[in-house]
Amino acid sequence: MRILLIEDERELAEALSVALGKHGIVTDHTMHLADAVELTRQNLYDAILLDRRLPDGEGLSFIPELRRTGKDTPIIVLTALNEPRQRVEGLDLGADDYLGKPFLVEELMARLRAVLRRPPSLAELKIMAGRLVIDPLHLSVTVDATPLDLPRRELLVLSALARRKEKTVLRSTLEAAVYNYEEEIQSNALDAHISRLRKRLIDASAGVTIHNIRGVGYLMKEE
Amino acid sequence: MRILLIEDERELAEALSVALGKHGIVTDHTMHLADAVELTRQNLYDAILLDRRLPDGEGLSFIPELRRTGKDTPIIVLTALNEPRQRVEGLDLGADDYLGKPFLVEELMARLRAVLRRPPSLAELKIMAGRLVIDPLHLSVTVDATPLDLPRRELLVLSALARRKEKTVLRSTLEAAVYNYEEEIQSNALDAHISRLRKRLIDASAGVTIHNIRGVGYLMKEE
DNA sequence: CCACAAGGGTTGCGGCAGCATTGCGGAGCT
DNA sequence: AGCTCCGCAATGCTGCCGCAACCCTTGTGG
Repeated sequence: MRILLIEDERELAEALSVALGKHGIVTDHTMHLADAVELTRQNLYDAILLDRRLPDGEGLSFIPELRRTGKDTPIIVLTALNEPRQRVEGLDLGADDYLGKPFLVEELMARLRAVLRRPPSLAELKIMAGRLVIDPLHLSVTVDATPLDLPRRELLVLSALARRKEKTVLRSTLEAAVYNYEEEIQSNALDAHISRLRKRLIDASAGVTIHNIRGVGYLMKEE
Repeated sequence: MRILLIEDERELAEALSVALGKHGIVTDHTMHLADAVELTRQNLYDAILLDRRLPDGEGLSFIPELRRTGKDTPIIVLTALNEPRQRVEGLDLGADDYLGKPFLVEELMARLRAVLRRPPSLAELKIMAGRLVIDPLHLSVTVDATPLDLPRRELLVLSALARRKEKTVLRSTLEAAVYNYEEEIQSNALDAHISRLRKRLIDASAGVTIHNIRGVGYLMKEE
Protein backbone atom coordinates (compact mmCIF):
# COMPACT_ATOMS: atom_id res chain seq x y z
CA MET A 1 0.00 0.00 0.00
CA ARG A 2 1.54 3.24 -1.10
CA ILE A 3 0.27 6.79 -0.98
CA LEU A 4 1.36 10.25 -2.01
CA LEU A 5 1.30 13.02 0.58
CA ILE A 6 1.19 16.57 -0.72
CA GLU A 7 1.74 18.79 2.28
CA ASP A 8 3.92 21.80 3.01
CA GLU A 9 4.20 21.63 6.79
CA ARG A 10 7.33 19.61 7.13
CA GLU A 11 6.73 18.49 10.70
CA LEU A 12 3.21 17.29 10.07
CA ALA A 13 4.35 15.47 6.98
CA GLU A 14 7.13 13.77 8.88
CA ALA A 15 4.83 12.70 11.69
CA LEU A 16 2.20 11.43 9.29
CA SER A 17 4.75 9.53 7.32
CA VAL A 18 5.91 7.73 10.43
CA ALA A 19 2.40 7.12 11.70
CA LEU A 20 1.22 5.72 8.38
CA GLY A 21 4.37 3.65 8.16
CA LYS A 22 3.33 1.90 11.34
CA HIS A 23 0.15 0.95 9.59
CA GLY A 24 2.14 -0.55 6.76
CA ILE A 25 1.68 2.31 4.36
CA VAL A 26 4.60 3.58 2.34
CA THR A 27 4.48 7.33 1.89
CA ASP A 28 6.01 9.52 -0.77
CA HIS A 29 6.07 13.13 0.30
CA THR A 30 6.29 16.32 -1.67
CA MET A 31 5.58 19.97 -0.92
CA HIS A 32 5.01 21.11 -4.45
CA LEU A 33 2.21 20.55 -6.88
CA ALA A 34 4.58 20.41 -9.79
CA ASP A 35 6.46 17.52 -8.24
CA ALA A 36 3.21 15.81 -7.40
CA VAL A 37 2.18 15.70 -11.03
CA GLU A 38 5.49 14.17 -11.95
CA LEU A 39 5.31 11.61 -9.16
CA THR A 40 1.88 10.44 -10.18
CA ARG A 41 3.18 10.01 -13.65
CA GLN A 42 5.88 7.69 -12.39
CA ASN A 43 4.06 5.75 -9.72
CA LEU A 44 0.67 4.21 -9.24
CA TYR A 45 -0.53 5.30 -5.84
CA ASP A 46 -3.32 3.69 -3.89
CA ALA A 47 -4.42 7.07 -2.61
CA ILE A 48 -3.38 10.71 -2.40
CA LEU A 49 -3.51 12.98 0.63
CA LEU A 50 -3.74 16.59 -0.41
CA ASP A 51 -3.28 19.87 1.45
CA ARG A 52 -4.94 23.00 0.08
CA ARG A 53 -2.62 25.88 0.85
CA LEU A 54 0.62 25.06 -0.85
CA PRO A 55 3.63 27.20 -1.74
CA ASP A 56 2.86 26.97 -5.43
CA GLY A 57 -0.87 27.31 -5.37
CA GLU A 58 -4.24 25.93 -4.34
CA GLY A 59 -4.03 22.19 -3.79
CA LEU A 60 -7.51 21.58 -5.13
CA SER A 61 -6.37 22.51 -8.62
CA PHE A 62 -4.40 19.30 -8.59
CA ILE A 63 -7.54 17.19 -8.63
CA PRO A 64 -8.85 17.99 -12.11
CA GLU A 65 -5.32 17.93 -13.37
CA LEU A 66 -4.87 14.39 -12.14
CA ARG A 67 -8.26 13.25 -13.39
CA ARG A 68 -7.46 14.63 -16.81
CA THR A 69 -4.62 12.15 -17.10
CA GLY A 70 -7.16 9.38 -16.68
CA LYS A 71 -6.24 8.41 -13.15
CA ASP A 72 -9.00 7.89 -10.64
CA THR A 73 -6.77 7.47 -7.63
CA PRO A 74 -8.75 8.25 -4.47
CA ILE A 75 -7.97 11.66 -3.02
CA ILE A 76 -8.50 12.78 0.55
CA VAL A 77 -8.14 16.49 1.20
CA LEU A 78 -6.46 17.42 4.48
CA THR A 79 -6.70 21.07 5.33
CA ALA A 80 -7.35 23.75 7.88
CA LEU A 81 -9.88 25.25 5.46
CA ASN A 82 -12.74 23.42 7.07
CA GLU A 83 -15.90 25.43 6.56
CA PRO A 84 -18.81 23.47 5.15
CA ARG A 85 -18.73 25.57 2.01
CA GLN A 86 -15.07 24.75 1.49
CA ARG A 87 -15.75 21.08 2.06
CA VAL A 88 -18.42 21.12 -0.61
CA GLU A 89 -16.01 22.82 -2.95
CA GLY A 90 -13.35 20.17 -2.45
CA LEU A 91 -15.69 17.24 -2.76
CA ASP A 92 -17.32 18.57 -5.89
CA LEU A 93 -13.97 19.05 -7.53
CA GLY A 94 -13.53 15.32 -7.32
CA ALA A 95 -12.08 14.63 -3.89
CA ASP A 96 -13.27 11.42 -2.30
CA ASP A 97 -13.18 12.70 1.24
CA TYR A 98 -12.37 15.88 3.09
CA LEU A 99 -10.90 15.97 6.55
CA GLY A 100 -10.31 19.14 8.55
CA LYS A 101 -7.14 19.77 10.50
CA PRO A 102 -6.44 18.96 13.18
CA PHE A 103 -7.45 15.32 13.00
CA LEU A 104 -6.60 12.06 14.67
CA VAL A 105 -4.44 9.70 12.70
CA GLU A 106 -6.90 6.99 13.58
CA GLU A 107 -9.67 8.82 11.82
CA LEU A 108 -7.52 9.42 8.79
CA MET A 109 -6.75 5.72 8.69
CA ALA A 110 -10.41 4.83 8.95
CA ARG A 111 -11.27 7.21 6.13
CA LEU A 112 -8.44 5.85 4.06
CA ARG A 113 -9.73 2.35 4.60
CA ALA A 114 -13.25 3.43 3.65
CA VAL A 115 -12.00 5.00 0.45
CA LEU A 116 -9.73 2.11 -0.47
CA ARG A 117 -12.45 -0.40 0.09
CA ARG A 118 -13.86 0.72 -3.22
CA PRO A 119 -11.03 -0.11 -5.51
CA PRO A 120 -10.66 1.87 -8.70
CA SER A 121 -11.20 -0.52 -11.53
CA LEU A 122 -8.17 0.03 -13.67
CA ALA A 123 -8.72 -1.64 -16.94
CA GLU A 124 -5.45 -3.35 -17.60
CA LEU A 125 -4.39 -3.57 -21.16
CA LYS A 126 -4.17 -7.11 -22.40
CA ILE A 127 -3.28 -8.73 -25.64
CA MET A 128 -5.26 -11.80 -26.61
CA ALA A 129 -4.28 -14.41 -29.14
CA GLY A 130 -5.62 -17.91 -29.37
CA ARG A 131 -5.99 -19.07 -25.81
CA LEU A 132 -3.26 -16.72 -24.70
CA VAL A 133 -3.75 -13.62 -22.66
CA ILE A 134 -0.71 -11.43 -22.38
CA ASP A 135 -0.29 -8.54 -20.01
CA PRO A 136 2.71 -6.71 -21.41
CA LEU A 137 2.93 -4.31 -18.51
CA HIS A 138 3.19 -7.04 -15.95
CA LEU A 139 4.98 -9.37 -18.28
CA SER A 140 2.61 -12.20 -17.61
CA VAL A 141 1.12 -14.79 -19.90
CA THR A 142 -1.75 -17.15 -19.27
CA VAL A 143 -3.27 -20.00 -21.27
CA ASP A 144 -6.91 -20.41 -20.43
CA ALA A 145 -6.25 -18.51 -17.23
CA THR A 146 -3.46 -20.77 -16.02
CA PRO A 147 -0.19 -18.91 -15.87
CA LEU A 148 2.60 -19.78 -18.22
CA ASP A 149 5.99 -18.58 -17.27
CA LEU A 150 8.42 -17.85 -19.99
CA PRO A 151 11.99 -16.65 -20.01
CA ARG A 152 12.13 -12.91 -20.44
CA ARG A 153 13.41 -12.82 -23.99
CA GLU A 154 10.95 -15.38 -25.22
CA LEU A 155 8.20 -13.42 -23.59
CA LEU A 156 9.28 -10.28 -25.39
CA VAL A 157 9.24 -12.08 -28.70
CA LEU A 158 5.83 -13.50 -27.95
CA SER A 159 4.23 -10.20 -27.09
CA ALA A 160 5.77 -8.46 -30.09
CA LEU A 161 4.22 -11.10 -32.32
CA ALA A 162 0.89 -11.27 -30.53
CA ARG A 163 0.49 -7.52 -30.62
CA ARG A 164 0.40 -7.75 -34.40
CA LYS A 165 -1.06 -11.20 -34.79
CA GLU A 166 -2.08 -12.22 -38.29
CA LYS A 167 0.40 -9.69 -39.64
CA THR A 168 4.01 -10.17 -40.53
CA VAL A 169 6.49 -8.67 -38.14
CA LEU A 170 9.81 -7.69 -39.62
CA ARG A 171 12.84 -9.45 -38.34
CA SER A 172 14.34 -6.09 -37.47
CA THR A 173 11.24 -5.15 -35.52
CA LEU A 174 11.56 -8.26 -33.46
CA GLU A 175 15.18 -7.62 -32.80
CA ALA A 176 14.33 -4.14 -31.66
CA ALA A 177 11.69 -5.54 -29.33
CA VAL A 178 14.08 -7.90 -27.65
CA TYR A 179 17.41 -6.17 -27.65
CA ASN A 180 18.29 -2.60 -26.90
CA TYR A 181 20.66 -0.68 -29.06
CA GLU A 182 23.62 -1.54 -26.90
CA GLU A 183 23.21 -5.25 -27.20
CA GLU A 184 24.57 -6.43 -30.46
CA ILE A 185 23.70 -9.75 -31.77
CA GLN A 186 26.19 -11.89 -33.55
CA SER A 187 24.37 -15.04 -34.31
CA ASN A 188 20.96 -16.52 -34.78
CA ALA A 189 19.97 -15.91 -31.20
CA LEU A 190 16.58 -14.63 -32.28
CA ASP A 191 15.88 -17.76 -34.26
CA ALA A 192 16.82 -19.80 -31.26
CA HIS A 193 14.29 -17.95 -29.16
CA ILE A 194 11.63 -18.50 -31.76
CA SER A 195 12.43 -22.15 -31.83
CA ARG A 196 12.22 -22.62 -28.10
CA LEU A 197 9.11 -20.50 -27.92
CA ARG A 198 7.37 -22.62 -30.53
CA LYS A 199 8.04 -25.73 -28.54
CA ARG A 200 6.62 -24.20 -25.39
CA LEU A 201 3.53 -22.96 -27.18
CA ILE A 202 2.86 -26.43 -28.45
CA ASP A 203 3.41 -28.00 -25.04
CA ALA A 204 0.97 -25.56 -23.53
CA SER A 205 -1.41 -25.93 -26.49
CA ALA A 206 -1.67 -22.20 -26.67
CA GLY A 207 -3.76 -22.10 -29.81
CA VAL A 208 -1.33 -20.02 -31.82
CA THR A 209 1.41 -20.85 -34.28
CA ILE A 210 4.41 -18.90 -35.46
CA HIS A 211 5.17 -18.93 -39.18
CA ASN A 212 8.20 -17.74 -41.01
CA ILE A 213 8.05 -15.39 -43.96
CA ARG A 214 11.23 -16.03 -45.76
CA GLY A 215 13.60 -13.11 -45.91
CA VAL A 216 11.09 -10.82 -44.17
CA GLY A 217 10.12 -11.86 -40.71
CA TYR A 218 7.58 -13.84 -38.75
CA LEU A 219 3.84 -14.13 -38.46
CA MET A 220 1.62 -15.33 -35.65
CA LYS A 221 -1.58 -17.08 -36.55
CA GLU A 222 -4.46 -18.22 -34.42
CA GLU A 223 -5.65 -21.73 -34.99
CA MET B 1 -31.68 8.32 -8.14
CA ARG B 2 -33.28 6.75 -5.12
CA ILE B 3 -32.06 6.48 -1.57
CA LEU B 4 -33.13 4.99 1.70
CA LEU B 5 -33.21 7.21 4.77
CA ILE B 6 -33.15 5.48 8.14
CA GLU B 7 -33.84 8.17 10.72
CA ASP B 8 -36.11 8.48 13.74
CA GLU B 9 -36.47 12.25 14.03
CA ARG B 10 -39.54 12.81 11.99
CA GLU B 11 -38.97 16.51 11.34
CA LEU B 12 -35.44 16.09 10.15
CA ALA B 13 -36.48 13.25 7.93
CA GLU B 14 -39.25 15.31 6.43
CA ALA B 15 -36.98 18.25 5.77
CA LEU B 16 -34.28 16.07 4.26
CA SER B 17 -36.75 14.32 2.06
CA VAL B 18 -37.90 17.64 0.64
CA ALA B 19 -34.41 19.00 0.26
CA LEU B 20 -33.16 15.89 -1.53
CA GLY B 21 -36.26 15.93 -3.71
CA LYS B 22 -35.21 19.33 -4.98
CA HIS B 23 -32.04 17.69 -6.18
CA GLY B 24 -33.99 15.04 -8.00
CA ILE B 25 -33.54 12.34 -5.43
CA VAL B 26 -36.39 10.08 -4.38
CA THR B 27 -36.31 9.17 -0.72
CA ASP B 28 -37.77 6.18 1.06
CA HIS B 29 -37.98 6.77 4.77
CA THR B 30 -38.20 4.43 7.69
CA MET B 31 -37.60 4.72 11.42
CA HIS B 32 -36.95 1.08 12.14
CA LEU B 33 -34.06 -1.17 11.35
CA ALA B 34 -36.32 -4.12 10.81
CA ASP B 35 -38.17 -2.27 8.06
CA ALA B 36 -34.91 -1.14 6.54
CA VAL B 37 -33.75 -4.68 6.02
CA GLU B 38 -37.00 -5.51 4.33
CA LEU B 39 -36.87 -2.43 2.13
CA THR B 40 -33.39 -3.18 0.89
CA ARG B 41 -34.54 -6.61 -0.03
CA GLN B 42 -37.27 -5.19 -2.22
CA ASN B 43 -35.52 -2.21 -3.73
CA LEU B 44 -32.12 -1.41 -5.13
CA TYR B 45 -31.04 1.88 -3.62
CA ASP B 46 -28.29 4.09 -4.92
CA ALA B 47 -27.27 4.97 -1.41
CA ILE B 48 -28.39 4.69 2.21
CA LEU B 49 -28.42 7.41 4.86
CA LEU B 50 -28.24 5.93 8.32
CA ASP B 51 -28.81 7.33 11.79
CA ARG B 52 -27.20 5.62 14.76
CA ARG B 53 -29.61 5.96 17.69
CA LEU B 54 -32.78 4.30 16.56
CA PRO B 55 -35.81 3.08 18.50
CA ASP B 56 -34.95 -0.53 17.85
CA GLY B 57 -31.20 -0.42 18.27
CA GLU B 58 -27.83 0.83 17.09
CA GLY B 59 -27.96 1.85 13.45
CA LEU B 60 -24.43 0.68 12.76
CA SER B 61 -25.47 -2.92 13.21
CA PHE B 62 -27.37 -2.51 10.00
CA ILE B 63 -24.18 -2.20 7.96
CA PRO B 64 -22.75 -5.70 8.35
CA GLU B 65 -26.25 -7.05 8.04
CA LEU B 66 -26.65 -5.40 4.67
CA ARG B 67 -23.19 -6.37 3.47
CA ARG B 68 -23.86 -9.96 4.41
CA THR B 69 -26.62 -10.06 1.86
CA GLY B 70 -24.05 -9.16 -0.79
CA LYS B 71 -25.13 -5.60 -1.31
CA ASP B 72 -22.48 -2.94 -1.52
CA THR B 73 -24.79 0.04 -1.56
CA PRO B 74 -22.91 3.11 -0.36
CA ILE B 75 -23.80 4.09 3.19
CA ILE B 76 -23.43 7.49 4.79
CA VAL B 77 -23.91 7.64 8.54
CA LEU B 78 -25.69 10.73 9.82
CA THR B 79 -25.56 11.09 13.57
CA ALA B 80 -25.06 13.28 16.59
CA LEU B 81 -22.51 10.75 17.84
CA ASN B 82 -19.66 12.65 16.33
CA GLU B 83 -16.55 11.95 18.36
CA PRO B 84 -13.51 10.86 16.33
CA ARG B 85 -13.61 7.48 17.99
CA GLN B 86 -17.22 7.01 16.99
CA ARG B 87 -16.44 8.06 13.46
CA VAL B 88 -13.69 5.47 13.24
CA GLU B 89 -16.10 2.88 14.53
CA GLY B 90 -18.68 3.68 11.89
CA LEU B 91 -16.25 3.80 9.01
CA ASP B 92 -14.57 0.57 9.98
CA LEU B 93 -17.87 -1.20 10.13
CA GLY B 94 -18.17 -0.50 6.45
CA ALA B 95 -19.74 2.94 6.15
CA ASP B 96 -18.53 4.96 3.21
CA ASP B 97 -18.76 8.31 4.94
CA TYR B 98 -19.73 9.70 8.31
CA LEU B 99 -21.30 13.08 8.79
CA GLY B 100 -22.01 14.64 12.19
CA LYS B 101 -25.25 16.42 12.97
CA PRO B 102 -26.00 19.15 12.46
CA PHE B 103 -24.89 19.44 8.87
CA LEU B 104 -25.68 21.51 5.82
CA VAL B 105 -27.72 19.80 3.18
CA GLU B 106 -25.22 21.07 0.66
CA GLU B 107 -22.44 19.15 2.33
CA LEU B 108 -24.53 16.03 2.47
CA MET B 109 -25.21 16.39 -1.23
CA ALA B 110 -21.53 16.85 -1.98
CA ARG B 111 -20.64 13.76 0.03
CA LEU B 112 -23.38 11.82 -1.67
CA ARG B 113 -22.03 12.84 -5.03
CA ALA B 114 -18.50 11.88 -3.98
CA VAL B 115 -19.63 8.46 -2.87
CA LEU B 116 -21.75 7.85 -5.95
CA ARG B 117 -18.93 8.80 -8.29
CA ARG B 118 -17.11 5.61 -7.47
CA PRO B 119 -18.35 2.49 -9.13
CA PRO B 120 -19.86 0.19 -6.53
CA SER B 121 -17.89 -2.96 -6.04
CA LEU B 122 -17.98 -5.53 -3.37
CA ALA B 123 -15.72 -4.30 -0.65
CA GLU B 124 -12.77 -6.56 -0.68
CA LEU B 125 -11.36 -5.79 2.69
CA LYS B 126 -9.38 -8.96 2.77
CA ILE B 127 -7.06 -10.72 0.43
CA MET B 128 -7.22 -14.48 0.47
CA ALA B 129 -4.58 -16.85 -0.79
CA GLY B 130 -4.19 -20.45 0.17
CA ARG B 131 -5.01 -20.64 3.85
CA LEU B 132 -3.97 -17.04 4.31
CA VAL B 133 -6.28 -14.17 4.98
CA ILE B 134 -4.60 -10.81 4.77
CA ASP B 135 -6.07 -7.52 5.82
CA PRO B 136 -3.53 -5.08 4.45
CA LEU B 137 -5.13 -2.06 6.02
CA HIS B 138 -5.22 -3.48 9.50
CA LEU B 139 -1.88 -5.21 9.09
CA SER B 140 -3.09 -8.61 10.05
CA VAL B 141 -2.42 -12.01 8.60
CA THR B 142 -4.02 -15.24 9.66
CA VAL B 143 -3.53 -18.86 8.67
CA ASP B 144 -6.72 -20.79 9.19
CA ALA B 145 -7.85 -18.06 11.58
CA THR B 146 -4.78 -18.23 13.79
CA PRO B 147 -2.86 -15.00 13.61
CA LEU B 148 0.58 -14.89 12.07
CA ASP B 149 2.64 -11.90 12.83
CA LEU B 150 5.15 -10.80 10.32
CA PRO B 151 7.68 -8.00 10.25
CA ARG B 152 6.34 -4.97 8.48
CA ARG B 153 8.39 -5.23 5.32
CA GLU B 154 7.71 -8.90 4.88
CA LEU B 155 4.04 -8.20 5.28
CA LEU B 156 4.21 -5.57 2.58
CA VAL B 157 5.86 -8.01 0.23
CA LEU B 158 3.32 -10.66 1.09
CA SER B 159 0.30 -8.49 0.46
CA ALA B 160 1.70 -7.10 -2.76
CA LEU B 161 2.13 -10.65 -4.00
CA ALA B 162 -1.15 -11.95 -2.66
CA ARG B 163 -3.07 -9.08 -4.16
CA ARG B 164 -2.04 -10.36 -7.54
CA LYS B 165 -1.72 -14.03 -6.80
CA GLU B 166 -1.21 -16.31 -9.77
CA LYS B 167 0.21 -13.36 -11.65
CA THR B 168 3.74 -12.17 -11.91
CA VAL B 169 4.57 -9.07 -9.95
CA LEU B 170 7.43 -7.07 -11.34
CA ARG B 171 10.44 -6.65 -9.18
CA SER B 172 10.07 -2.90 -9.53
CA THR B 173 6.47 -3.11 -8.39
CA LEU B 174 7.53 -4.95 -5.29
CA GLU B 175 10.20 -2.42 -4.58
CA ALA B 176 7.64 0.32 -4.96
CA ALA B 177 5.34 -1.48 -2.55
CA VAL B 178 7.97 -1.69 0.14
CA TYR B 179 10.13 1.39 -0.21
CA ASN B 180 9.36 5.02 -0.92
CA TYR B 181 11.39 6.95 -3.38
CA GLU B 182 13.68 8.40 -0.74
CA GLU B 183 14.75 5.05 0.58
CA GLU B 184 17.41 3.80 -1.69
CA ILE B 185 18.29 0.22 -1.81
CA GLN B 186 21.81 -0.86 -2.49
CA SER B 187 21.70 -4.55 -2.10
CA ASN B 188 19.48 -7.54 -2.32
CA ALA B 189 17.36 -6.50 0.62
CA LEU B 190 14.21 -7.42 -1.25
CA ASP B 191 15.51 -10.90 -1.98
CA ALA B 192 16.34 -11.30 1.66
CA HIS B 193 12.77 -10.45 2.60
CA ILE B 194 11.46 -12.93 0.10
CA SER B 195 13.74 -15.59 1.46
CA ARG B 196 12.69 -15.04 5.06
CA LEU B 197 9.07 -14.78 4.09
CA ARG B 198 9.23 -18.10 2.27
CA LYS B 199 10.59 -19.81 5.32
CA ARG B 200 7.85 -18.41 7.51
CA LEU B 201 5.17 -19.40 5.04
CA ILE B 202 6.46 -22.94 5.08
CA ASP B 203 6.68 -23.04 8.86
CA ALA B 204 3.11 -21.85 9.09
CA SER B 205 2.05 -24.13 6.23
CA ALA B 206 0.27 -21.24 4.66
CA GLY B 207 -0.71 -23.05 1.50
CA VAL B 208 1.03 -20.66 -0.84
CA THR B 209 4.42 -20.64 -2.51
CA ILE B 210 6.49 -17.84 -3.97
CA HIS B 211 8.16 -18.47 -7.29
CA ASN B 212 10.76 -16.46 -9.07
CA ILE B 213 10.42 -15.41 -12.68
CA ARG B 214 13.95 -14.79 -13.72
CA GLY B 215 14.62 -11.28 -14.86
CA VAL B 216 11.04 -10.25 -14.27
CA GLY B 217 9.78 -10.64 -10.75
CA TYR B 218 7.90 -12.99 -8.49
CA LEU B 219 4.73 -15.00 -8.57
CA MET B 220 2.59 -16.33 -5.75
CA LYS B 221 0.84 -19.62 -6.31
CA GLU B 222 -1.71 -21.42 -4.23
CA GLU B 223 -1.07 -25.05 -3.64
C1' DC C 1 14.92 -33.84 -62.05
C1' DC C 2 19.06 -32.62 -59.96
C1' DA C 3 22.55 -29.45 -57.96
C1' DC C 4 23.45 -25.87 -55.31
C1' DA C 5 22.93 -21.94 -52.33
C1' DA C 6 20.88 -19.35 -48.84
C1' DG C 7 17.82 -18.79 -45.21
C1' DG C 8 15.70 -21.07 -41.38
C1' DG C 9 15.27 -24.74 -37.54
C1' DT C 10 17.12 -27.30 -33.83
C1' DT C 11 20.09 -28.55 -30.21
C1' DG C 12 24.09 -29.11 -26.84
C1' DC C 13 27.30 -26.42 -24.39
C1' DG C 14 29.42 -23.07 -21.45
C1' DG C 15 29.61 -18.50 -19.32
C1' DC C 16 27.58 -15.56 -16.32
C1' DA C 17 23.82 -12.74 -14.62
C1' DG C 18 20.47 -13.11 -11.38
C1' DC C 19 18.70 -15.44 -7.39
C1' DA C 20 18.76 -17.99 -2.66
C1' DT C 21 20.50 -18.28 1.59
C1' DT C 22 22.68 -16.96 5.78
C1' DG C 23 25.54 -14.62 9.35
C1' DC C 24 26.59 -10.14 11.01
C1' DG C 25 25.94 -5.74 13.02
C1' DG C 26 23.54 -1.43 13.53
C1' DA C 27 19.27 0.76 14.59
C1' DG C 28 14.96 1.18 16.78
C1' DC C 29 11.50 -0.33 20.11
C1' DT C 30 9.88 -1.90 24.59
C1' DA D 1 19.51 -4.10 28.44
C1' DG D 2 17.38 -7.28 25.47
C1' DC D 3 14.77 -7.85 21.69
C1' DT D 4 13.47 -7.87 16.75
C1' DC D 5 13.84 -5.97 12.35
C1' DC D 6 16.40 -5.21 8.37
C1' DG D 7 20.09 -3.74 5.31
C1' DC D 8 24.37 -5.48 3.85
C1' DA D 9 27.63 -8.62 1.84
C1' DA D 10 29.71 -13.22 0.90
C1' DT D 11 28.81 -17.60 -0.88
C1' DG D 12 26.97 -21.09 -3.75
C1' DC D 13 23.70 -22.33 -7.21
C1' DT D 14 20.39 -22.18 -11.15
C1' DG D 15 18.97 -21.69 -15.58
C1' DC D 16 18.84 -18.21 -19.31
C1' DC D 17 20.70 -17.23 -23.46
C1' DG D 18 24.31 -16.38 -26.87
C1' DC D 19 26.99 -19.20 -29.66
C1' DA D 20 27.98 -22.35 -33.19
C1' DA D 21 27.57 -26.70 -35.46
C1' DC D 22 24.64 -29.27 -38.11
C1' DC D 23 20.41 -30.40 -40.44
C1' DC D 24 16.27 -29.12 -43.01
C1' DT D 25 13.51 -26.39 -46.29
C1' DT D 26 12.79 -23.50 -50.13
C1' DG D 27 13.90 -21.49 -54.45
C1' DT D 28 16.48 -21.05 -58.73
C1' DG D 29 18.90 -22.43 -62.90
C1' DG D 30 20.47 -25.83 -65.85
